[in-house]
Amino acid sequence: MKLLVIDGNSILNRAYYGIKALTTKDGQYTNAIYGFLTTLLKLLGECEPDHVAAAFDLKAPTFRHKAFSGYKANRKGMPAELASQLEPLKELLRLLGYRIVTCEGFEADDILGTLAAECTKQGCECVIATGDRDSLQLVSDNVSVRLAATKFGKPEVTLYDEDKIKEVYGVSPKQLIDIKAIQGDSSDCIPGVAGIGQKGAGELITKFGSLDGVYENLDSPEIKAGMRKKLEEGRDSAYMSLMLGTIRTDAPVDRELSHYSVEKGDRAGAARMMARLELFSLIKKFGLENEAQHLSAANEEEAELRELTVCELPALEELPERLRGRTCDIIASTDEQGIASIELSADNMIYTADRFTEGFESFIEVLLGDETIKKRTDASKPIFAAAIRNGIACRSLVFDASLAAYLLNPDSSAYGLERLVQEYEVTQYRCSRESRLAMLIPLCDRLKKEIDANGQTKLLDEIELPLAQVLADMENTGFKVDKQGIAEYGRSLQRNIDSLQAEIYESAGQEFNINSPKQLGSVLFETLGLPAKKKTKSGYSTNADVLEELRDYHPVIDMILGYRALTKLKSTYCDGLLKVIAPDGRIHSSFNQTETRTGRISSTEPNLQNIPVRTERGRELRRFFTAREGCVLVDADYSQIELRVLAHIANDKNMLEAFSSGEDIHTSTAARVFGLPREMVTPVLRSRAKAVNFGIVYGIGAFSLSKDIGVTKKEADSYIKSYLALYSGIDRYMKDIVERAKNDGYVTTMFGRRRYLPELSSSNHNIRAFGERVARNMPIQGTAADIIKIAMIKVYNRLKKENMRSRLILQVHDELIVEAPEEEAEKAARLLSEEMENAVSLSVMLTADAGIGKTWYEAKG
DNA sequence: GAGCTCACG
DNA sequence: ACGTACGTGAGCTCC
Repeated sequence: MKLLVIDGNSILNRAYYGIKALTTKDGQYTNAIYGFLTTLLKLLGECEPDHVAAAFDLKAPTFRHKAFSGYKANRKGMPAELASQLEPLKELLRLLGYRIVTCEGFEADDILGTLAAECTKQGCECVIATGDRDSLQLVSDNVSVRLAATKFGKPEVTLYDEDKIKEVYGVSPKQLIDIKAIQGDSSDCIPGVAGIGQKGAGELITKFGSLDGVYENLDSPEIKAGMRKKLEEGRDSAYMSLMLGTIRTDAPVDRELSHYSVEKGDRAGAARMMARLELFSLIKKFGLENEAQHLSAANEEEAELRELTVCELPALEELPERLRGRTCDIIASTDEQGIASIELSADNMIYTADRFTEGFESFIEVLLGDETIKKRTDASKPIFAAAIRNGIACRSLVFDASLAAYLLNPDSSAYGLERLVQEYEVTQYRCSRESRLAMLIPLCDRLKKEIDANGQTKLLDEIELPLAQVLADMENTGFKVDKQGIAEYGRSLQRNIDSLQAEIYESAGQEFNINSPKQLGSVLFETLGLPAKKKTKSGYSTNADVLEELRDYHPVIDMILGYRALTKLKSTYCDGLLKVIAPDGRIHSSFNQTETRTGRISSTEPNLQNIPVRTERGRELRRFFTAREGCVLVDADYSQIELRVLAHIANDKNMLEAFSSGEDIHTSTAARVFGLPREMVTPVLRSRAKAVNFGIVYGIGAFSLSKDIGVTKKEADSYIKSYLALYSGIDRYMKDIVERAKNDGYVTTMFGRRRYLPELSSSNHNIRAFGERVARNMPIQGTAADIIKIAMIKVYNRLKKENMRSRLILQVHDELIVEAPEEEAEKAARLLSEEMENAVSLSVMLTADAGIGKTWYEAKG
């Protein structure tokens, strides 16, 4: 038999510090639990024990209570974020079938020692898992230690047996105690002998074998006078340290080893608990998927009432009658052709059909197109998109579980059905056949309730759901590009890159991979000896800020900056875009609606929201984004939407006034902050004021502002102070919003979008400060996102209502692009800026200027 | 797969 | 004392 004894507190502690913060949506910290369990899995895999004991200290001192005096008194207490994970972890371990061992008056260490000793007595193998080297003294021929650490989120385990200890420390396990008795250990409050450290202690024990051996040989010529004096004076301390450093083997714990055999546990309970902790990947890792499937089958009675009956598809002519005026749930699979198959449920009955079913097209046309048939589903965008490809307008799609779940908590990384069912602990319907509808129906019921309770009904019904259709249409339509133009531009870049590369090798005096920050760092800072400024985790930082400061030191720096700019354009934009041009000559990006924590949409494969614009060379790329034959592009962007939103939300008199006067906001900010008449504001002053305006929106710190605009921190600080004195409404808002966020646990936009901020209750200053910046920024960025979403829906509906052939094809956060037939262009431009400006009514005007052009380059400004 | 770098608002 | 602005996505290197 083989017993694994886990030093619970120690492993938990390593896990906590080895994994970045991780919380559930309601703020329960879970990073240490996650790290502990992945470490446990690794240990189980390596050791395959049949018996397991998880030892914990009985009283974990939290950092709020000053640690008790005496032994281990100055060991750092647990931060609250860690302490709160202790009990859930123990509960989870019990559910998984492992025995928890604690002992009044003894530490986890002593439990390890006691159980290891018992194993020795009974001739069993014992593996001790800990993060703490103290336990190495317990190693013997039947006891090994697995030293566990969590590095960058990954568990690491190192085996220490007698040979390994000899190899690393040059002594036997028991002698480690003797060394420590002399050396001491400040973190454990073991004094040792004053003035003798690791080296001295090691030599003494190697020579004389033990602490007793040292003191028996005090007169030995091998001990120098100074050392002898220290040892004489420290004798009592050394022997006390020996006692303190010896792990006890007499803790009164259950020594009947068979009682630690691994039990089956409550697997469903464990799965439920992992789901509640939102540790979904662990459910898989522990092989609990099956248990997770029937999560709440516990509630048998209710389950019986919820049973789905599989039915034949009703004849087409019956369908409208059966479904009109009702709500049904649908799950569809889609492809390039449109809807491939559909599963639908109404009145607890299931119907399925696919495109090979007779009358399928008419069937979906009625189902999706009939306004009186309300539909709920798990993901609406693909259905909207496929319906459009089938030539159908999908109407009355009234609920989308993924969008609802995103609004309830935008922090999650996935909104698939299975995951949501686990997260919300929804009881699935019973069904004789495997069907996702069994999950979808109760999940929609549940999410709908929460949305209503959160006051997010309008946000879902009037913004996110209609937007899904707009995005689907934009994806289908795509953006025409000039493939040959991009290719030729790429070839020209490549020629420049090749010659720059040669010049760089020449100038640096060697060939190396310029794309490798590691190699580049070594060339710049070692071979060429340039002054290294910043460091990253893995070496020298070589980012543009750093290189910029090195420009004057060496001609190669400029070349590298140029090389970086060109290769970025070539690989990300030329090569990247060429790869994703569809057969229709257009790029169909995906617009993701459940990705960002602020409510913005994101764009992928390719990302069309970061096409270069800031430098002329990059902006050239936009000449290849064009309109189809006979069409032009109409582009409009909001002017200063975030600052206007801020002026409105904070109700700041001065900023509202500045906007209503129509002045340039950065110039007027500069004039007021620097106390100058408007004419005296220089470009430099205006750009500083602009940086302050941006900084305010981001939650600002004097340090970063000073770095950004190149003034001293003190100056930056005084800018911020005068800014906030001038815009006192903003000052008040910034203070109030953080206060409110702390009370509520979340912040909201004007339209009820939420973001939870568990960071605000962190005991870590940096994490808390981050939470505060987010609290200040999210309502601004998020409200601006809400507004442009509303504008998009209005533009889409207006174009449709006016029977125009113009199509919305792209959104870039504060910018919309429409592809319009030439004859509609003027009208589309008016319509676009009108709908954008009137999307919502604030106490400050919104302005959006439209431009028209054959290419994106020409249409924008 | 993580880290670095850099493109955008 | 310590680190340092909000929100994204993609390509590259290196382990």
